Amino acid sequence: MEKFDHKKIEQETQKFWEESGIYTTDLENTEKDPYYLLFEFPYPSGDLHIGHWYAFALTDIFARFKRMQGKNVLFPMGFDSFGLPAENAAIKHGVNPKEWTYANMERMRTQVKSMGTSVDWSKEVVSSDPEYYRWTQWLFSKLYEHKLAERRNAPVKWCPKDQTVLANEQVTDGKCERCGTEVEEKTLTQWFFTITKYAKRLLDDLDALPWKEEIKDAQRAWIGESTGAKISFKIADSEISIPVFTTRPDTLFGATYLVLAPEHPNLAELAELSSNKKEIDEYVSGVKRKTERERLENKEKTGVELVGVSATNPATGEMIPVYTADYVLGGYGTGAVMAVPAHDERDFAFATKFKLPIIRVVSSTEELPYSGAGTLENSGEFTGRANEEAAEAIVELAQGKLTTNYRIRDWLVSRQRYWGCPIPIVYDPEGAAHLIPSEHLPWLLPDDVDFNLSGKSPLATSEELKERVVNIFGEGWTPEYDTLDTFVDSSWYFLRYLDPKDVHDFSDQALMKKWLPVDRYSGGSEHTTMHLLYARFFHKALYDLALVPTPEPFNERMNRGLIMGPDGQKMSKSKGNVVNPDEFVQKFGADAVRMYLAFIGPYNEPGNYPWSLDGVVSMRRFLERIVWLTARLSDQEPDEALTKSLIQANTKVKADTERFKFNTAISALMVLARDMDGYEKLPKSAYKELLLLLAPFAPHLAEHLWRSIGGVQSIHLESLPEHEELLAAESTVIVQVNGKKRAEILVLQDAPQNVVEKQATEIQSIATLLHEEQVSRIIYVPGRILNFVTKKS
RNA sequence: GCUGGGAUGGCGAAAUGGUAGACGCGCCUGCCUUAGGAGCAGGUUCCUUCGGGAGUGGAGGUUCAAGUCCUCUUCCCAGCACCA
Repeated sequence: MEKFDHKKIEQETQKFWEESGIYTTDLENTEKDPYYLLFEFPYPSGDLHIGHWYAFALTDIFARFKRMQGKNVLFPMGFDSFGLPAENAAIKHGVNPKEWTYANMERMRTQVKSMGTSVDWSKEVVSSDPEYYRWTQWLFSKLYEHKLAERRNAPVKWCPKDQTVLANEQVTDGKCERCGTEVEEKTLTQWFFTITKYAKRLLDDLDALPWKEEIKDAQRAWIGESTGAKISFKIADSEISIPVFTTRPDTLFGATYLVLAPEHPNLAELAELSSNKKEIDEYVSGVKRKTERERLENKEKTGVELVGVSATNPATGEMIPVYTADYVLGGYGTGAVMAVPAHDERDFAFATKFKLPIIRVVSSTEELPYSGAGTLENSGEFTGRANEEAAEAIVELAQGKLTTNYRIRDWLVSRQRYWGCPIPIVYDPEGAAHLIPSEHLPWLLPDDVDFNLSGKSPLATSEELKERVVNIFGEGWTPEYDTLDTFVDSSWYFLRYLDPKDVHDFSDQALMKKWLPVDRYSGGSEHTTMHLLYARFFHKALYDLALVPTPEPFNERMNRGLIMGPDGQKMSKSKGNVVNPDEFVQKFGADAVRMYLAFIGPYNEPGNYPWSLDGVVSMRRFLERIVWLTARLSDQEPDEALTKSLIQANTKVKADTERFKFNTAISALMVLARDMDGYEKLPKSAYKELLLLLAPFAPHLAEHLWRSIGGVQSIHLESLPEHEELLAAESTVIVQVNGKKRAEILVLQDAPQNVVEKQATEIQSIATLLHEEQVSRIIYVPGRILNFVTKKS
């Protein structure tokens, strides 16, 4: 009997695959259907942990499956290789970020190959290569030319630990998504992509995407559409008018004061008109000192009146006081609200504390604040009308405008860090921004920088960069020192896979037409409101510029679960529970590790799975059993029972794999192997079918066994076995009495009901049960269930 | 608070409205010996007077038949959250 020497088998098969180049995809192939399978390209952190296996090796199962179904599969990978860890390693250990990153990638390539993945490495892209980021810069230029990238002063989130600004999406619970530090708010001049211009389309186009509702809902919530009106409040004795956004214009008659966010652009100007400017300034700077979390945690409303400043309620014509308070957010709507304390919880709390008038305008028996519907009162000519119905007319009276507002903020893309794509912008002596002409791209990241955090961009320490700008553009011109958010790099990498070496264009139009959108995209659920949203925006922008052929980048999306540490906690270096797969791969083989990961649960229903060694052992046992079967191969034809087993396994493995339910597909393989175990002389043709079905899951062993029993070409170039659906001659029918199982009988497939009934009533236990009862009804589901109902219903 | 998604053995889980717990782990009993984190056979939801009975978070309902559909409820997870 053959010994299962997994190390030898892995070595030999991996060498065979590499030499024969069977995983290189011919993108121009016209004979087979193209199938683009994508997984999120990893950050080269240096340690390939079990989570990477879960991400890459399991997607690889599907790539192999689709290939054996006759598809021309594109299954590429690359590296999202710009990013903070490289730079932090530089600061901490004094290594060069570039060297650190590229060494990690080299190590990871070897490790990824050791999983037995069928990645086409000829399509690899590396986002920190100048050949790649040249096109990131070029695409930035296109967005800039079309006013989708712009520089402006705005309140932004700042991470004091990473010493950089962050996009809204990269802040969770007031903390930096990357390092967990509480973020601060600053008002700075930064680069933004105007994703808000696409809010509506990003929202509407979700409907047609074949994604799970939970993913779509999370994006919908993030984009956050609300309909209402924009109404302006004139400030007395000035030219200033303050627009507010409200979802309840019907309550305008109850607006008893106006509130501006502390970040409001007109606040300083209005403070000049007030008699308490100093108090206002103190309040505003006090708010700025707080972290976002501190601002939220303080439930008690705070604020300051702009004494001597008042605004006109456009409905009543009455003068109302003006406040600034941090419960109004600078970044949402217009940064100012009309406060209707009778019908809004927050305004009510504020008005109660500051003893401001509360006027009920929507009648109800409920206590204030009341936010429901009702008949208007205290609302002039509108009194007596239903609030919802009168809303539009009130907007008209106030000379306002019906509008839709979105919660999503523009995507802040500048970062005050070194290891990223340089923004292709220079400033003239007057400080105006200019694009760097494309002949100067790639605009290289300088090498002579000081990485140490000072709150300023490290690029500002580069003499070479300054000289470069002066040499090209002239005296007085200065560089942009910020780099791009790495989510910009990852917003288009899947386009580059199609044409990774093109020096004339970012990708190839004909190939994009053929291959887009990506058929199935597998990744982590943490990217639902980050990468997945950014990439959709970016793609839509490029679509509008006629640079890509489809309005959406991805068709199906699968969010996978998480492999936890053996202690059930999320793996992290600080907890010391990170599992390194190498030890298990050494001991049990790559195939066993892959299969165990595939077996623990459905891949497309994100769950958290604690890592367990015992599971890998079980897969090893299963594979051993398959090896042992080779000792019993014969040239016989499969009998009826074995044919039935083959058909059942075939159907189930195909259907389950298609839906990413690898766990049940593997269980079907186990059942088939067990059935085969019962044969002293096992038909070789049947065993070959088992190997073909096993090949996507255990690629090394299946390849080895296939060739050892006479397979000529790689098993991975073979097709999955096909079977005519065989109609079984007999089937098992469950006999129930009043819905409870009492017996089972074997009947001919097309036996008429009366024959089945007769057969059932001849069973002693059934006869006894029915003896004392009156059968009122008999339900027969052919080939499945026979139910005697005795009680009257 | 709002919006989604869940709850099935000791554990991971499986079940087009039709045999609940497939498959696997762990555990139990026995065997084997090269004493191995890798072998073999059998058992393993609970209760039981061994006839059966109960059972998919809880309470109702629809149905010949409910883990699955409906109503209410409890708890867990995720996303959003001072968003006007």
